[in-house]
Amino acid sequence: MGRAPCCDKASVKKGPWSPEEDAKLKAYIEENGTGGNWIALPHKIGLKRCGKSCRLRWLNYLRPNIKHGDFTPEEDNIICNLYISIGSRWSIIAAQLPGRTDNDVKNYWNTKLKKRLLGRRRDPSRSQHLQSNNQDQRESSNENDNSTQNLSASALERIQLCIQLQGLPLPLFQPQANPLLWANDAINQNQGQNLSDILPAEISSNPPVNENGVVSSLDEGLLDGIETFSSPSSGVHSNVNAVEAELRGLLYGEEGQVSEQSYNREEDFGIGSMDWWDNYANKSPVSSWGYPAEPNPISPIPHDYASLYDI
DNA sequence: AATAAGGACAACCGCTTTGTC
DNA sequence: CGACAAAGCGGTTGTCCTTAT
Repeated sequence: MGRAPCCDKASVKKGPWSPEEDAKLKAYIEENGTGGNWIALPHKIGLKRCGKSCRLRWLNYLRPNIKHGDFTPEEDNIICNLYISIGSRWSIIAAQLPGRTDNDVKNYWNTKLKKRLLGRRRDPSRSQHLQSNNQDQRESSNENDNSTQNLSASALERIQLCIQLQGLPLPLFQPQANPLLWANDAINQNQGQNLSDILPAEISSNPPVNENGVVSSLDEGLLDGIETFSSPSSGVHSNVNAVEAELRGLLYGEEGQVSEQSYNREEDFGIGSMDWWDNYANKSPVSSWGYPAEPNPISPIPHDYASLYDI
């Protein structure tokens, strides 16, 4: 027994939309709205299309204020930062880019950005040097090797990206650098397991576990931990700006222009920088989780982060 | 000029989530 | 509270266009 089809596949047209079909759909929705029922809509206007297909065509192409064409460097940066942080949540990423659709962002990532980032290779000697300067973090990363076996493909891709970005061990994905996101991933993929088995000691010392020691959801203890690890004095914070610089280098061919010193420096790269990270670090994630009512339109901060992570 | 290969984008598919009764 | 329908979402596929040979 499979799932019932949403429409009669035999009687609906598939493939590219004609200008006439576009015009029909656009005219109807502009005048009447969707009526809250996409399935019924094609019948109302005499389109031999599946309701889902109509919805997609409207959302991705016909809807007003849709931006087509080249992505700006700022948009590139937002997409990369968010992808590394939250993975392939395209709708969330697209929500931070006015006029862009999730499909657009997804296609752009898969066809261009990912290749630009992963297709470039770093100087191995430099990576080695950087890693030797971060012995402790590398060891910490090795301790997490087993846990990566359970990660999703997109998570693994993120790890690969982080490795690609610099020799530092997973700066953005590492729990110290982004414990909330790490913990959320780990919890999602290990429901019912003991926290100490899936999270590093730093995080599990502030465990989001219930009285039985079972992972439930992020709680205040973990958030306190996040606040601690996110603070500029933790030393991890300064590396984030270095990652940002590296990202820019990979994206726009400035590879090698980032000095090694910058890995331990606080820098401001202006628009598209990790300002959003400062928001996490300088505001308490617990007490200041709410974001401004009118956020910066290019801010990469998901406005509904709190609901996203069920905290 | 012909054609194969690769890239870019649109559209589809099916699973998950959400809303309604 | 459970069942069902609709919408949302992300992965995948199909098609068209461009570039290389």
